Amino acid sequence: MDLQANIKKSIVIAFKEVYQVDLEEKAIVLQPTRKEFEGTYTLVTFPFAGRLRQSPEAVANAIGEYLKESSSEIADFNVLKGFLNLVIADNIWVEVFNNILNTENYGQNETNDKTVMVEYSSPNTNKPLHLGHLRNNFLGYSLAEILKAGGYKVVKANLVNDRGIHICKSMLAYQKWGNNETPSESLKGDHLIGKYYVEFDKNYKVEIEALVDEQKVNYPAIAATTSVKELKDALKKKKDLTDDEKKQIETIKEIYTYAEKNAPSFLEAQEMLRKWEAGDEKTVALWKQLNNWVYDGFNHTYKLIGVDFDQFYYESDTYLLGKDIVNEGLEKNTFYKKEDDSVWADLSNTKLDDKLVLRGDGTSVYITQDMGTADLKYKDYSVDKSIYVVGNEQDHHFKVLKTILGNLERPYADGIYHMSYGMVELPNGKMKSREGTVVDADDLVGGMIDIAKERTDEQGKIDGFTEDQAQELYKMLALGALKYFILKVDPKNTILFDPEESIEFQGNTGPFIQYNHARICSLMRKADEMGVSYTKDVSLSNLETLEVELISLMSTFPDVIKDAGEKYAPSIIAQYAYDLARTYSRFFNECPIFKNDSEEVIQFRLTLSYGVGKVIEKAMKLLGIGVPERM
RNA sequence: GGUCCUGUAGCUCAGCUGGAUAGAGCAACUGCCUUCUAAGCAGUAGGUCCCAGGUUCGAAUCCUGGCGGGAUCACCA
Repeated sequence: MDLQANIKKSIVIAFKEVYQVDLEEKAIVLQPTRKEFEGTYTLVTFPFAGRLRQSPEAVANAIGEYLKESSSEIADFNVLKGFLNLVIADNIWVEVFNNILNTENYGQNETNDKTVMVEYSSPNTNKPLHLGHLRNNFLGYSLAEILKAGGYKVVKANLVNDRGIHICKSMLAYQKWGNNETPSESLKGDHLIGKYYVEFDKNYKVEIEALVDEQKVNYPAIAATTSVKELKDALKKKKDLTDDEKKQIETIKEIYTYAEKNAPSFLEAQEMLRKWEAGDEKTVALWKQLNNWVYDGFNHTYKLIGVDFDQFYYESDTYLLGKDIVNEGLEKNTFYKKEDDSVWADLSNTKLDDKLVLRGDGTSVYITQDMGTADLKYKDYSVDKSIYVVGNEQDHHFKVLKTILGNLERPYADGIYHMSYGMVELPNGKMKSREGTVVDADDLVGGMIDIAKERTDEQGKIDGFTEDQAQELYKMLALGALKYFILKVDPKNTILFDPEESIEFQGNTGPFIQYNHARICSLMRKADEMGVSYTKDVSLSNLETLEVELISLMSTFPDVIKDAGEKYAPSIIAQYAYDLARTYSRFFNECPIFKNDSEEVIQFRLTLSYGVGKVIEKAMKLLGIGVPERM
C-alpha cells in the first residue's frame, strides 16, 4: 500500500468534484508537514489558486473539507495561508505498520533484472591503505549494498594496480636494502613494501638534489646560487616576481624535470620495468613474491573493515588490452594518427581536448587499458551499469573515457558512471604521502578500537560479556563511528577529518544509532522475561504523535533506498538512519512501553520498537555498519 | 586562463526536483536517572544561507555576474 499515492489520487478526485478541473497526479506535490503543525502531509495550494481564481486559503479549505468528508484516510485537516495540512487517520497508520511488519525483508525493492558493476578500492600494490582509501572502500561497499537493495544484481569489482614504475620502485629498494626481510606480526606485507617505497623515495630525492646542483653550472640564470632548492623555496614564497625571477623558475623546473628523469635509481627502476615487461624470470619472481605479501596485508585490512569483492581484475592482465580498440577507432575515424605515429581520439564533438590513446612507440597509456578493461567488464558480465568509485581528481579522465567509448558506439557507454568523491583533508591540511602526513588505515582503525574500549569500559556496560563479545563490540562501535562519520557526508564534498570528532559516540554518530538498536533489543529481552511478545498484527485506534512519526518514517524506507541508489549517495541512508534513531529515542523517553495499563498499548509499542529496530538494522547494513544487541 | 565541484550557526554537516518562522550534532548554559540502557531526553543561546542583480505570488534552492576555497586541463597512473 502506497499511502502517498492514494492521497494524491484522492486529491485529484477532490479537484474534479469541487472545481471540475482535471489534474495530473504528477502535478500534485505532497510535502512533509512542518513539525509545528498537526498533520503528516501538506498540499501547497498556491499553484492552483491563480488558475481557479480563488484565494489559496479558500482552495485549501474546500479541498480539505472534501477530503475529510469523502476519504477514509484523511481524518482531519488544518489550513494556514496556502498550506493544507492533512491529518491521516490513526487506523490507516496501523494498517501501514502492519503492512511493513508483514513484508519480508522490508526495504528491499523488487528486482529490476539489471546488472551493475561497482568498481572500488582499486589500490596500488606499493603501499598500505590510508584514510583516503577508507572513504573509497566505505563508499563503494555501501553503494553496492544500496543498489542490491534497490533491485539490482551487483558485482563488486576491484581493479588492482599491481604493475608499473611505482611498483618497480619498491621492488628495487627491497632488492637493495631488504636483506630478505619478510612480513611479520608487527609489520604486515603491505606495510613492509610501503616502507621500501618510502626508502626509494628518500634516496631518489637525494639523488635529484645532487643532480640538480650538478647541472646548475650549465644555466647562467641560476649558476651563482649556492643551493637550487633554497632558491626554489624562496621564489615559491615570493609574490610579484620580476621577469628575471620568472625566468629562474622556468629554468629550475627544467632542471628538476631533467634530474627526475635521470637520477640513477629512477633509471634503474625503468630498467626493471622493461625487464618485467619482457618477462625476465628473476624480476617476475620478485614481483610475485612482494605482491603476494601485499595482498595478504590488504586482505587483512579488508577483513578488518568488512568489505568484500566478487571479482578481482589485475592490471598486469589488463594493461595490454585496448590496443585493438585503437585500431578500431582508426577504422571508424573517431581516432586519428599524427606524424609521429601517436594515436589520438578526436573529441572535437565535445568541449574536451583531443586525447592521446597510444604513444608514438606503440605503447599504451592509462586510458588505453581503461578502454580495454571496460570492454572486458562488459564481456564478463554484460553489465547495464558500470560504476567507478574513484576520487574527484579523475573527473576529467572519466569524462574523456565515457566520451571515447560513446564515440566508439559501445552499448554500455551510457551506463558508465564515475562516482566521484572529494578528498579527505586533515585539520592541518592535506594528506601527503611524501610528507608523512598520511593516516594509515590499519593504525586508524586500531586506534579507534582502543578508544571504543576505553569509553565502553568506563561506562561499565560490558558486565557479563565474554572477552570475545567485548572485542566484537569494540570493533563494531569503532567501525560504526568511523564509517558513519565518513558516509554521512555527501560523497562529492571534501571531508575534514578531525580524529577527535570522528570517534565521538554522542549525537549524530554511528554509535548513537547503534545505541538505539541495543536499547530496543534490551526491551525485547525484558518482554521475553515478562512473557509478552511482539505481534505481526497490531490493533490500536489511538496513536501518539511520535508513534505516527515513526510509522511514517518507516514507510518511506523503500523509497529512500531507491533515492540513495539513483543519486549514488549513501549519505541519504545515513541521514535516514539517524532521523529514525533520533525519533525513536524521543519516543523511548516520552512513551513508556511496559509501564502502561493497556495490554494493547504495551503490545503495540513493543511491536513498534521491534519494527524500528529491524529498519535501523537494515539501514545500517546498507552502510556496512553492524548493530549490537547490547552496549 | 578554460572546465568541473564547492561556500548555510563558533566548528562539522543536512536542506538545494522553488513553498510556512532555514534544521541537526559538537562546543556553551539550565533542568531530568528509587521507573523499560542518561552512549539518552527536554530547554536556553547562537544565522547578512559568500556578495550583487534577475525570474516568481514565494528564492538557501533556479538564471546571470562577481568574490573566496578545491580539483583538473600529462606521450603519470
